[in-house]
Amino acid sequence: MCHQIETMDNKKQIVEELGVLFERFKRTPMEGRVLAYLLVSDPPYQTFDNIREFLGASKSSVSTALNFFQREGTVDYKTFSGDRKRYFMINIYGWNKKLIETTKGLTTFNTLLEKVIDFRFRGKENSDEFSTKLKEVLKFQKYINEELLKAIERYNPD
Amino acid sequence: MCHQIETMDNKKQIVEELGVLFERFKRTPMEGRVLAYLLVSDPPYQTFDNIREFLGASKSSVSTALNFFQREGTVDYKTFSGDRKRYFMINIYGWNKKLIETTKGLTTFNTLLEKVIDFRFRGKENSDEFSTKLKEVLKFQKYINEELLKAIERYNPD
DNA sequence: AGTTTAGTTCTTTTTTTTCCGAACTAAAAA
DNA sequence: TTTTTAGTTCGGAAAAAAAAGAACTAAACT
Repeated sequence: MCHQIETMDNKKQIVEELGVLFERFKRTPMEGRVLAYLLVSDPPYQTFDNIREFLGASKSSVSTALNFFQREGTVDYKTFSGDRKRYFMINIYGWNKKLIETTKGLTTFNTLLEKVIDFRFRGKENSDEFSTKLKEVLKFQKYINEELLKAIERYNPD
Repeated sequence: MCHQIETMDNKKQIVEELGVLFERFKRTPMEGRVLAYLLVSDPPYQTFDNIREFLGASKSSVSTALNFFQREGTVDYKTFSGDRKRYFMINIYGWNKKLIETTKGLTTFNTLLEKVIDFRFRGKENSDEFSTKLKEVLKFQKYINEELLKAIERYNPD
């Protein structure tokens, strides 16, 4: 029982810690904690109420967070016959897909830079020093993007 | 004069647009706008007051944003003798450095995942299905990270 | 030395985000 | 059919983040 409590505290601690780390990825603290809990919980599928209780959060917050992840495709649930509860769990497949997308998503930045360069060339026709340098940055970013795509392809040829 | 105004409006529009895009990279709207302005302004170096006026913002906001970028190494200023104003401009070298760092910084995520996996293995010794899958995700991420480092090296061998 | 200018820093106000509670819905159980 | 359970939705309070304002500093100019 003492062991049980200690384990619980460990878990709370790591959930809190991971939660904070997840916030870096544009998520709310609550969402971070939910995901963290599903990552460390044993078994990896947990009921709505387990999650709520473990985190000491309100139903609405948990619901909102879970819906966010479900729409995003990173969390799923399964059911067991004769039990009306849903068992929420991380969808590894969806998660990995999301990661790959994010990795590829340097593209956002390239688009942005292209816009800037385009703009700088409208009006005057002779390229200034600064614009030239921006072009070099863009070239590098495009190269990295290319290599990344190739690397992903190489690992996971389908 | 009409042309002048139109150009100005175009610039305001693209600055606003770029500003929003920059927010995705964990910056405040104000910071986004300052950077955007320095990217499209001609010449690419501008005084504090130009920036303030163009953006219609307060001195403190502009100052805070500029200081943020300067500490980060992405914005610099130069001076001209006989003129006490500073001319702020994007430091392309620092900017590119920052980009490379960010690109390399998938590491944060790997660290996080490693922590999770470690935690799941403390306590029970037989690996469950979920933990095994997490390990695969980690392996993939590490591979990507490796390839990225190699690609950067290849492009920029120094 | 005294003034002006360029930018900073600290406090306050405004805006946005996050979270909770309470009322609600839909499906299952009784 | 009524009740219970599992989760959702909506409105508002609390907390956090962003921007503004105003008093301040340091260097440059007189």
